Amino acid sequence: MGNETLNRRERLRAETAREIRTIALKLMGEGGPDAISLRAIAREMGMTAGAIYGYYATRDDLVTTLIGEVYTDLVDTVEAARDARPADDAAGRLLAWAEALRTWALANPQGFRLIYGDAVPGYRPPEGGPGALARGRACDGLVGLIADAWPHARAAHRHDRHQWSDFGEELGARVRAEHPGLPPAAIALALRAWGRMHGLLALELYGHLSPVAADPGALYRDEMLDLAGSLGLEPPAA
Amino acid sequence: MGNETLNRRERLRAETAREIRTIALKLMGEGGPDAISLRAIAREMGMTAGAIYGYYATRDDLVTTLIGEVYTDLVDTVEAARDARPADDAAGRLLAWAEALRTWALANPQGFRLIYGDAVPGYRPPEGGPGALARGRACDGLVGLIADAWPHARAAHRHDRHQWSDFGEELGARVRAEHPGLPPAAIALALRAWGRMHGLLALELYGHLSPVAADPGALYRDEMLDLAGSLGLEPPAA
DNA sequence: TGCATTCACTACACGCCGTTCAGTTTGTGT
DNA sequence: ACACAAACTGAACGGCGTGTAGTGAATGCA
Repeated sequence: MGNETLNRRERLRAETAREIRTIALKLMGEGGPDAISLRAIAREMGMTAGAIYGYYATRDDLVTTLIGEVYTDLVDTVEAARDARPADDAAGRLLAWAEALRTWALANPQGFRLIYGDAVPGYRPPEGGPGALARGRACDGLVGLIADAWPHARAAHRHDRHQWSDFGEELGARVRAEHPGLPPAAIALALRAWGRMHGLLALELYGHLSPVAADPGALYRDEMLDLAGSLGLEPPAA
Repeated sequence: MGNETLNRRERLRAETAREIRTIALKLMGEGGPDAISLRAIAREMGMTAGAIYGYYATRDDLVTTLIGEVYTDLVDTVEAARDARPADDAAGRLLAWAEALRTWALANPQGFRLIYGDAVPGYRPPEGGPGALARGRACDGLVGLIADAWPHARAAHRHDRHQWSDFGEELGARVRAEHPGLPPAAIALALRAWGRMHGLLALELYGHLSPVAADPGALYRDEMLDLAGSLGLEPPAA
């Protein structure tokens, strides 16, 4: 029973921590990453700002945790969209991933800013933690998409010049395990594909595209079709 | 003489305004956009924070002005790099622009964040102002690069499906004046090229690439060569 | 059951921030 | 010399992150 009551305290504690995160995400959704203030969260919870320090050592710690959660949600979403396409439809899987990424970003612009902008001034994605994990999954997913296209793409891209040491150790290890025979050049291609998705999206979400382009979505779609084409993937009829 | 003394006051005023901007840029270079605080600027100038309100109505106003200045500096730089190449070397001019963009961004990471991140929470590039002007020049430059490549690129890109109304009115007008005969599809291509430059750069500067790529510069260079190739431009011997 | 400990939380303080405003200084124009 | 306008100060307001001392209740042990 002592165990049970101890669990009870721990349960309450975990619940409070979750409430903090939930309210923080709500505030972020309403006012952007800067609206995540300990005082505002505490106000919303009927608490004092200092009380939060019992759950997170610092505001940045809280934000780091949130980044991990939001990033994980994003990756879950794009992976699900990819997996809704048959495994042999490499083009469809790539385009689904890309389209889901944009859809998610437009639905959660503040989340996108939280992940890819600097929520914390001078913030750098820490080595470990859930953020790094989600980024790893994102990279894995992109490499997977490229791996599926590699039979078609390998001819068009020279795969000398790249070595495993050019890339993150963990990522390289995972890729070698998951895709035996895939050369390191495929990782380079995957990261470049990431850049192509990220570029137009970041420009759009930060308001740099709206003054010059009426339909950023069409631009993005064109770009992704071009990307698929450059990978040797001919999109199916749809 | 009345005129001269009046000029003198105005000169002092302009000088103070410039000092404010200079110190603000210095602080930004040291501590990022968030380090631009009126109090810190005033402290550095031996003034009171309130005094700055005689020069800029609000902190955001000051930051907006700075964005314009920094953006203009960036565009000056990339234009100069482009124009250092002969007019008939379309590939070289494109690559020089892209390389200068990255070099500038790495030398002024905080400036890049100021322009393309959100310095002001929820900040949106205003319609008028020097920021819009610099962005216009950037777009013009990109369209110019595409225009030079258009004879080689037009075959590979379908140029139906895009209309002038898909793009900003001012941009469209300028393009039609500057490049008669160029179809609106070229603007789409230019904006997509912008995205390809911006994507890898933003990922790198916000620290998302460093955990997975040892040499983001090589990645960027590959990407730009691929871009040039997709435009039908074969880079010269170099 | 009684008591000591632990935990969550409050209250307050410190120093930072943007912004406003009444008052003071300073330099100009007549 | 005087009046005036501009430049600037100093203090204040509210908000922020962050510590710290204290309080009260729940917990674990005798």
